[in-house]
Amino acid sequence: MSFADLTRNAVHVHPEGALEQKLALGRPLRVKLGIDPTGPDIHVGFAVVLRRLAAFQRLGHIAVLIVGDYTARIGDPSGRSRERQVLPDDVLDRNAELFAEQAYRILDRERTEVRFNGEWLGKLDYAELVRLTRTGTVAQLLERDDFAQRFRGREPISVSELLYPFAQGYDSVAVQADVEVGGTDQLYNLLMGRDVMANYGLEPQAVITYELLVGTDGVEKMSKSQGNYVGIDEPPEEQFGKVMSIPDAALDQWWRLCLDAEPPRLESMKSKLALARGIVDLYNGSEAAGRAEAHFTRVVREGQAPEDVAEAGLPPDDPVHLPAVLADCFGLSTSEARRLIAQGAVKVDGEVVDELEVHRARLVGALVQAGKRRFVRFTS
RNA sequence: GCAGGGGUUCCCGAGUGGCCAAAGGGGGCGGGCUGUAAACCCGCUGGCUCAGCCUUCGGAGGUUCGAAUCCUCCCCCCUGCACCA
Repeated sequence: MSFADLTRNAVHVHPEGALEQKLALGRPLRVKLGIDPTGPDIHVGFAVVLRRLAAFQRLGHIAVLIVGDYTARIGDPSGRSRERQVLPDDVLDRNAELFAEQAYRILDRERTEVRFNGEWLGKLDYAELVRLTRTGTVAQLLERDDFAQRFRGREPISVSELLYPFAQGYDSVAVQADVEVGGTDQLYNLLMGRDVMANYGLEPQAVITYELLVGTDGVEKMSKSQGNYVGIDEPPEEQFGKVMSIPDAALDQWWRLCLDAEPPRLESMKSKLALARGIVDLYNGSEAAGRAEAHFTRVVREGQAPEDVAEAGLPPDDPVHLPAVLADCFGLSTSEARRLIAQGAVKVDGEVVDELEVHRARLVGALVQAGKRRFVRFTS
């Protein structure tokens, strides 16, 4: 563990030499990371930063995880082309809980402090808000690219969004952060934190941003709202498959950011398999990684049914109306099920079915497949 | 307050009386190909036991043989201007 481990995959370390200075203080540093509990899942992209935070912990420092239960009610405008939808309170609270739990898969519980920013933002009165917002000017706020674009494009920017960076900066004051880390998209907010701290007479935090991981689509940054993520808490088979679905062009970055490793000099297919194995291993262990790969080989590459197929019963009718049954088993609408049949995606014991009514005798005990990844065995 | 522009199917976005379950793109799904759920090509993409029927174009009414498209009222959003300070 070393300095290099703290700044691996970092894009900005600001200001120059600040991190070294903080480390030289010789006491455990308070390293802050904020999250908006907009969804319960931590994905491997967010884990890039979390794992750096864990590196700080290994050197004896304290991770201060700020759950933005209050700021989530504002909505972080970072990288946004429009206003965020605000979630109801109970959903946010629940997400926050699940989120913290998942974070401990990466962080050391003993060296982690979890704080909800409602603790102090909820008490912020108007006078205090005025003082806080005197930290910056409207021109400064509109300087940031996402706002500038929306402003130019005559898109709405709500005042509450404008307030967001101040609220985040106030978090740093409240927890006395020495360092704040985040994705590169957080640079503006993190730097504002420095100004806010100065405004409150505190030594400004050092700021580190880490490279953002692209999502499984290989284009957009990985995010919950895009649905292009691999969750650290997902089933191994799911994780493995999702990693295999990333475009080859994203391979190098995934190796570097997800596994802190140099991409191996292998053909892309082998490299991707190794990556998938590595990621599943990291979060679920080597045994699960082996299972997930076997599952992938069997189901995807060889087109066979998985080892353990879910079982289901049939309705008493004979013949059986297949669309309704498939819809029921796989959570589809009957129209979708019909389309799958029409497209030749439905097989009974390996044979394509093209009729909607099928005799019970043919289905009982049979393995039914709808598309490549949906299987069911009918027991009766 | 005034003026203008909007609210369309998962998303973006066309459509201004019938040919509209609604162009196009995205996403998703399916098929082909492939030692990848990569890439590429093709197809499908509201619901319903489905050659038919039902529901959908902010909401409620109305005109019409027929409305996403016309009228009335209402709700919501955006931009600009004004008012107040």
